[in-house]
Amino acid sequence: MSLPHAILTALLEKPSSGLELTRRFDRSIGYFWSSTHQQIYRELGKLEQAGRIRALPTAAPARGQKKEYEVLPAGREELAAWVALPEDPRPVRDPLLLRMRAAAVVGVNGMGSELRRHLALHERQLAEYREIEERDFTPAPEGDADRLRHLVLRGGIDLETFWIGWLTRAIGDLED
Amino acid sequence: MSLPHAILTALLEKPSSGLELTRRFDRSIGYFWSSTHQQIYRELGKLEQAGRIRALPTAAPARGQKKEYEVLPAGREELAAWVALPEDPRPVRDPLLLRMRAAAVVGVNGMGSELRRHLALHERQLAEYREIEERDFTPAPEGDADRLRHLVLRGGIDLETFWIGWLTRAIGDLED
DNA sequence: ATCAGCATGTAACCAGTTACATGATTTA
DNA sequence: TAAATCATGTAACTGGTTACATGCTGAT
Repeated sequence: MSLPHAILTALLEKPSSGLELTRRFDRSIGYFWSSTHQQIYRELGKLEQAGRIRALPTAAPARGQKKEYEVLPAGREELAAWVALPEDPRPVRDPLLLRMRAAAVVGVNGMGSELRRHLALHERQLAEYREIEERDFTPAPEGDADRLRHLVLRGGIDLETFWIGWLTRAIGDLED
Repeated sequence: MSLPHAILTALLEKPSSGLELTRRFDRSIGYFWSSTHQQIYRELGKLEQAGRIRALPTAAPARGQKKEYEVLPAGREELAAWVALPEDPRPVRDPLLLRMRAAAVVGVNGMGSELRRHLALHERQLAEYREIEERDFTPAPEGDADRLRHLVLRGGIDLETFWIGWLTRAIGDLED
């Protein structure tokens, strides 16, 4: 049940249309909760139905016409309640680690090049995060909100760093 | 499409019944691809239908009666083909990072205690991994298969270590 | 004979993915 | 006026979750 809350967060940061949201999910919020435009439109419909958001009155409600949404008080309350709710970390589900485990049984076919490919992808992602850090969080921010957003970004950076470290070690190990 | 391959891997390591598989998913394989018994039974049915596995002839096919499966050659080939297939890392989808981002907008309600709770959970998981490492991979294994399984476990250890590091920093930051 | 626990399943639902449809606006 | 692209959607499907149903086996 996280997508609606991701959308509420994004809309609180800035009222947007469905497509604008989609684009922002490809950049900032989406780094931690990815989604597609189909899912976003569906969820926007539900949120509007439930009285958590509303279409800005200026926008015409026709197909093909831009429709901007903003968060209503009920939506903000809902989001605040969700933030306070305890929720366990989800069990890991990682296809690459699983594949490696399978490779222990059926042989390490194309694993070497696959690991190098993943390494390159994670290095690219890390570089992107570092650019954002440089641009938005240097020097270190003062306000609470930006400090938190910086922490989230650090999470992304640390996660990519973990992958790069593990993949580098794995590639070395495989080559023996 | 990873669950069937997780099951094939587990069955190649050791032929099992549905419930035995479920238990092993709560321990080893499930650390990297979690699943429930309902899903496992459903998938076992499909795999049998598709001729990738078969019930051991000894077992009676009645409800409530234990039914053991083994992997057929077609299943092993399928698994080997899957291992060789390139597959991009999935986009991150992490509720805690998302919640932190939401907290930047609506305030850090119960986040402090929640972060400490997660920290404890990750520390417990790390301890469990270290026990397994001690028991199964000390001294460092010689065989290829066990070296790969050790690598996978290292993945788990490094991932938990990342979380512990990030959570510790986040808790410190919040307290200022 | 009953009950606890082992073991296998069914059904309904929900979230996410993939493929496709349609209208509006801009530009060549 | 045709094509590109912006923008909003529908439909069908798949994988995963939650809740429940049923049969067998061994202990008291």
